[in-house]
Amino acid sequence: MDISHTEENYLKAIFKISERNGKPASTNAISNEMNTTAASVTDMVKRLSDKTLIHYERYRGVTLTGQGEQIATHLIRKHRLWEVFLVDKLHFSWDEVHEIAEQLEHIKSKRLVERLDEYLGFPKFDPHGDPIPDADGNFTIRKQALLSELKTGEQGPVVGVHDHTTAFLQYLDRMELVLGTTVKVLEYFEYDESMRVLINNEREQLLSKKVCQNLFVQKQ
Amino acid sequence: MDISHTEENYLKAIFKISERNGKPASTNAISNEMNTTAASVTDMVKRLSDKTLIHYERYRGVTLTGQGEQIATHLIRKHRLWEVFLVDKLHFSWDEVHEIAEQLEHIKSKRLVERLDEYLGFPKFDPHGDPIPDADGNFTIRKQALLSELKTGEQGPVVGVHDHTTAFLQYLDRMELVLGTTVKVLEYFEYDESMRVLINNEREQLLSKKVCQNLFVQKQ
DNA sequence: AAAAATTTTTAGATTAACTTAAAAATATGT
DNA sequence: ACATATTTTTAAGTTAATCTAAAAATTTTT
Ligand SMILES: [Mn+2]
Ligand SMILES: [Mn+2]
Ligand SMILES: [Mn+2]
Ligand SMILES: [Mn+2]
Repeated sequence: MDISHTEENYLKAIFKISERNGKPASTNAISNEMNTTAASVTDMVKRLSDKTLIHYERYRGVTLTGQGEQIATHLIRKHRLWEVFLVDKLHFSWDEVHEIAEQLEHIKSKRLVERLDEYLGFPKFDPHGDPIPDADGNFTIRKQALLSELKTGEQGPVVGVHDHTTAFLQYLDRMELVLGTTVKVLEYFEYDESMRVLINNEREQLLSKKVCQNLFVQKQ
Repeated sequence: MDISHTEENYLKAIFKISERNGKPASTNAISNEMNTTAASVTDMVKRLSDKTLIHYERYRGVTLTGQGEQIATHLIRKHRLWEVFLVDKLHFSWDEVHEIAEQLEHIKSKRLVERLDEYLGFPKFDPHGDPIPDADGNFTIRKQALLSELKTGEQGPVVGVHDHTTAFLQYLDRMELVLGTTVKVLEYFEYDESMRVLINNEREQLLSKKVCQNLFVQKQ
């Protein structure tokens, strides 16, 4: 049984939605994620169900079967490994790689992924700090919190972003707030929920509520 | 105007056929190259003609327009660069890369190809000795001849293969007749058109007609 | 518990890419 | 030149993936 480019994208969308919400993916949530109509989703969802890649009950949303989840996590694995390749080897910046990886993740070759993984030194996280699942689909779990959740005096290295938009990534580059930078909360302003932080024990910086709510910092 | 994966493959097929025969590609030649029916080709050829990617006249075959040729050579450029990547960086052998490159050649990103080219050190030939066109579609031309065309006493380095099948490539690996190996014709047997050759000025080897007709050697 | 709002499904169409079978055009052999 | 063979095109139909509009089911509000 072979699976199309489009079917793969649906499975990945369903995985992401379920992961975010912890419940079955609704038709509307999928149509929104895929930029299609609800009718198209119903159509596709029936086909994926026939292929036993998802569990589907009318009006009840969908969840992935073991097989479906395996395909979804493998896609995410490929996507993130290719992003590492693009940044580490071809020197793209972290805001340029997602679109290209969206294409590369569909390349089918058992051996290519494993060779690429080895070539990259078996990375555990992608350029945005997102975990790269292993060949069995297991994600490395890391203790992390949004910067906005830290209390005054707490600190930790930046390990990821919640917002993956080009605008945010470029903003972080401008502020020199790349992954690995240490951030310590010096002061919290209740008025606008902004923070004054110490970066790399060197310089102080004022960060807006929006920025603080989109930066992951390692805990402990 | 965007162009599908399938349309790209048709353009590449037409380019290859025209290159081989020096005349317009016939419907049957295309259907053969693409593993489809003649009817499918006629269908597609009309669409490509509407997009001004080919010149087409009923019963007269097709040729590429400038635009069509540009797409075809760019595809070949990408295919061959990815093959170099797979062999040089991921250590695949030359008989394993074609299928993967068939997929990778369709990845669309202006910058990716140029970064890859640079990363690989601007190679002029792929792992099978085929020339890699530059960004403008120009191929490096090399003086070469089939081993079968050499006369007794003549010699040169192996620079390419005519037959690209896995079977032939693996046979050459077994014989240690990789690209760069020097071959000198010691004796020609009219009986079965085989040759006795000297490899790397070290060892003698008997090569069949079929092998000699599929190995390119640099001339002069 | 009805009414209203929202979500989801069904129905009917479209487009790309393909197929088979038959018709038309071109090429070949005597 | 004409019959035969081959190639190419047309006609008609299929499948995947999409759409819009309308109907049905579910959820929320009053
Ligand atoms: Mn990404
Ligand atoms: Mn990422
Ligand atoms: Mn190839
Ligand atoms: Mn090649």
